[in-house]
Amino acid sequence: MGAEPSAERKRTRIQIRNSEAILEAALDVFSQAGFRGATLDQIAEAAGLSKPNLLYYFPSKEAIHTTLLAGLMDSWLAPLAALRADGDPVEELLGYVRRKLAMTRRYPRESRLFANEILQGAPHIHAMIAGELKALVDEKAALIADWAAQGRIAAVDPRHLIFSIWATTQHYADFDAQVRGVLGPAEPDPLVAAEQFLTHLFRAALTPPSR
Amino acid sequence: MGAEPSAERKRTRIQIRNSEAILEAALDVFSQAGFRGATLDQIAEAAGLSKPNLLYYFPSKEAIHTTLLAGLMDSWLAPLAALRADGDPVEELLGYVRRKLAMTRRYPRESRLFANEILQGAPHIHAMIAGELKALVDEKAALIADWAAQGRIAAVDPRHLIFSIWATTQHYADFDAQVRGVLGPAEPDPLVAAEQFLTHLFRAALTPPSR
DNA sequence: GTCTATAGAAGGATAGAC
DNA sequence: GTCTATCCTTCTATAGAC
Repeated sequence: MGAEPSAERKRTRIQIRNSEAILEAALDVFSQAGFRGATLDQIAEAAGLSKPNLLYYFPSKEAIHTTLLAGLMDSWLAPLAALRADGDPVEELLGYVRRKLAMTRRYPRESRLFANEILQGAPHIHAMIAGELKALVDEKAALIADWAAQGRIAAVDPRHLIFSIWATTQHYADFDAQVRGVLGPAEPDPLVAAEQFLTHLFRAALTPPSR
Repeated sequence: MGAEPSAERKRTRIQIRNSEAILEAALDVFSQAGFRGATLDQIAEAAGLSKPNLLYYFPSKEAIHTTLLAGLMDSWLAPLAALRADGDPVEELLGYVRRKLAMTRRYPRESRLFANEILQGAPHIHAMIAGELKALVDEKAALIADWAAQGRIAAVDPRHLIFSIWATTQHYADFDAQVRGVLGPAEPDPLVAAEQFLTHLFRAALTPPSR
């Protein structure tokens, strides 16, 4: 806790460029092999640097991993954070489903990085889950509960609704190998059919019975 | 490929006992740390054997892993295999959801073992996914498509329905760390509320519009 | 069948020249 | 800032006594 405002110090262009190349390469490798399965050799090769040079930019393998996770956190929470109280509740929640699915499509490596981490018991992000993430879920769950109490959506458990949205959307990134294997090589883009199905699934479950 | 009918040879009681202790310990360790993250030391300690003794029963770390996966395959597919053509289609599918959720409750380690494997690209079970699993899904998807064509369930994509059932039920085992962190320490058993929510979710999505 | 000891390889991290 | 060389630990697997 020195005088520096953060871990980000003044850096030259080349330092910024190399740091970003390392994080990009590390995302590739960590998301595919997990933390223990990834090696500095693989990351160094993917980044086009030597192994010692990697450790000139980051003090350790763990530091690279931690930097990655922390840097991705905000954008990972953005789709849920964007859930608004105004507008039609059912459409608002379906919009969340679509935003989350768009994340899966665009950032499958990030999804697998988090999946690996949580699957191993979330050793590096325990605090964030029980803190930042829980707070966000609590806030949005209260909003959803309000909607349900007003009869504007069906009576559902808000937290398990959120879990099911996470599970169904991230499935297409995290279990991609299984999805592709089961659908076969002919299938072009599973996410198109997935969006249609999930829209039906959650619209049917959320539409209140009275209308 | 010798004259032996399979890898299972004649074995004494103590051999059977030790083999099972190793597989039980390996399930613990592999499911928590993944293949690369697990070490023979951990497995040996959990099994109450020495490391060389482990390798007396199995030729390699990989052999333990492969034996585990292969041995669990049938029981893992059982809930879907039990989907029957007779009875009410909606209730039949809800029964599948409940059976799958019961697997999650009873066999969370098995769920995480498979999740780890698929997350890393399913290197050891590629063939099984594109073969046995795909065949089973194709068969049951055809049954579900028939139900939909007859208007006995809503018109849904059968394969993505199956994916969503896998995703939502296994989520409570694979992402247990996140579920517990978000719900907080007070929550006793997330799976009770989960079963209620998922029953509503899939009943609403599957019930045909006309009745 | 089970152990101690150890070989051999891989991986994270550091030293020090340039 | 980047490299070569290397240290040291960890890990899989084997050798060989009992």
